[in-house]
Amino acid sequence: MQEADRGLKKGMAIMPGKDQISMTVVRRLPRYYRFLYGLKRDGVVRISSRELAVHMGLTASQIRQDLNCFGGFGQQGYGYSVEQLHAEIGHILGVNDPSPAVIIGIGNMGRAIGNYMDFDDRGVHITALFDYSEEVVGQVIRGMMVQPMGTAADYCRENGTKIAILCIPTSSAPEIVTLLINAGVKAFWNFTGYDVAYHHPETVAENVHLNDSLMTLSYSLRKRETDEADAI
Amino acid sequence: MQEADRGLKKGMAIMPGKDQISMTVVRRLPRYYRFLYGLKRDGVVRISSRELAVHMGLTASQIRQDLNCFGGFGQQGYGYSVEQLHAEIGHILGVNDPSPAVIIGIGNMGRAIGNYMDFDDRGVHITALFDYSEEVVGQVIRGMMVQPMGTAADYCRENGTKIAILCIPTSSAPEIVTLLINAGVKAFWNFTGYDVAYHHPETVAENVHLNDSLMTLSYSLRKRETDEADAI
DNA sequence: TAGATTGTTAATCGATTAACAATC
DNA sequence: TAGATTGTTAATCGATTAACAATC
Repeated sequence: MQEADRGLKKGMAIMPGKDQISMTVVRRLPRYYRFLYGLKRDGVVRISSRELAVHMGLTASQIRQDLNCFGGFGQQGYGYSVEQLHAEIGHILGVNDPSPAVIIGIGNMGRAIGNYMDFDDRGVHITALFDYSEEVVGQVIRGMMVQPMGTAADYCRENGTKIAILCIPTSSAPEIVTLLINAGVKAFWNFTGYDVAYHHPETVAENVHLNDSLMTLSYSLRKRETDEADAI
Repeated sequence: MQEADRGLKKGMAIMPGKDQISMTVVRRLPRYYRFLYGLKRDGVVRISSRELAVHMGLTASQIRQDLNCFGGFGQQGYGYSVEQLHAEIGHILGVNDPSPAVIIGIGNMGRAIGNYMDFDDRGVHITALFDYSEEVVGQVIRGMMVQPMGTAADYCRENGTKIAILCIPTSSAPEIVTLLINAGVKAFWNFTGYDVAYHHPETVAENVHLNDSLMTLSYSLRKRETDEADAI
């Protein structure tokens, strides 16, 4: 008697050759990529899993396991070519082939994201911005004019946009997400509290829950201080 | 022969009663908190782990395990009191007793964070803002005047500030972090690429790696599309 | 009391670490 | 060749799920 049936999950889409890479591993790739970029910039040519582990605070085993999910990038007795490994991981992450994306909501967060991020180096290319407010519509950010929210779904449909970045209040999210999905959007970078993945499991969603992250920090600090007080 | 000695980790600070709560569990608490708030607002009085599981896309077992790390908040045959559970988790997260914090760097991100977040409901209270730029110093955000970065460490020392929110470029992070730690700062909410936890393991750090998050989304979308193409 | 649901122990699953044969 | 280091298999560890006795 299973307690909750979460529907398809386990063997969905069992591919022929390469089997499913766990998200645990995928989430470490950007960090490898970042680190290898630094080594490359500093002129380091080769590195062993052991050295990399020391620098990154991981174990050499883990690094070898992670990289081997995607193929044998190393050479026995030598290690890994920094340049090649950097390029391979970049390729896996798709940084050379950016997908077009739109920002939904140009409040403080949308504006910060729009101005601050180096999107093109991350596999994403911003093509349009949308907002509800008449005051914001028409403003120019990064050379792009903010367009009325009502036109967002049509824009995505006409341009085949696959990624939407949600920087709207949580309460506005359910409606616009449905419209966007109907217009062909497949992936959401979600800054709202709305659980896109739960309500639309057919899409890809990556959440940035800043409130949750801050509360975790708050917990950890209190915990640390309590433990220190107890230890005396 | 261990491959990399990551120093203390396992049995550090073995407390008498309550044993170490895993971060996996802690990171779920804000989501429970958020969800229970919604239920409370909607007038729901009691809820079973099974109902909660269905609504949140978890298993009832997991919810009961998680909550039992902190004590028996439920009642057999009845379930959990929404109001009580919400209050208990809020208490665990320390939302009633906010810690003072400063924002280091008032660029796009610092400004967005400063304007957008409901800090006081998350256990954190912003008391000061700092920036390097002369243009930014003196600006008023949320009723607070931005102060020169050179005064940040002294401010924290004098006011006993324990939390710093890092919204500066990665390259500026190492220096200011050291200054802040020397001034008594214990916790960092880190928006930079600098690995605070690695370089200063004695502190508490919570990272928000927006670039990494975006790259993960980019990977997942490509993966999804490739799988769908292969499946045809 | 009977039904429901927790708290908790046991079983399973997945991720990390260790070990080592293959090989550069 | 000898030394180094990978790729990969086996062992361990931790987190999730299942099961069920306790109890409201």
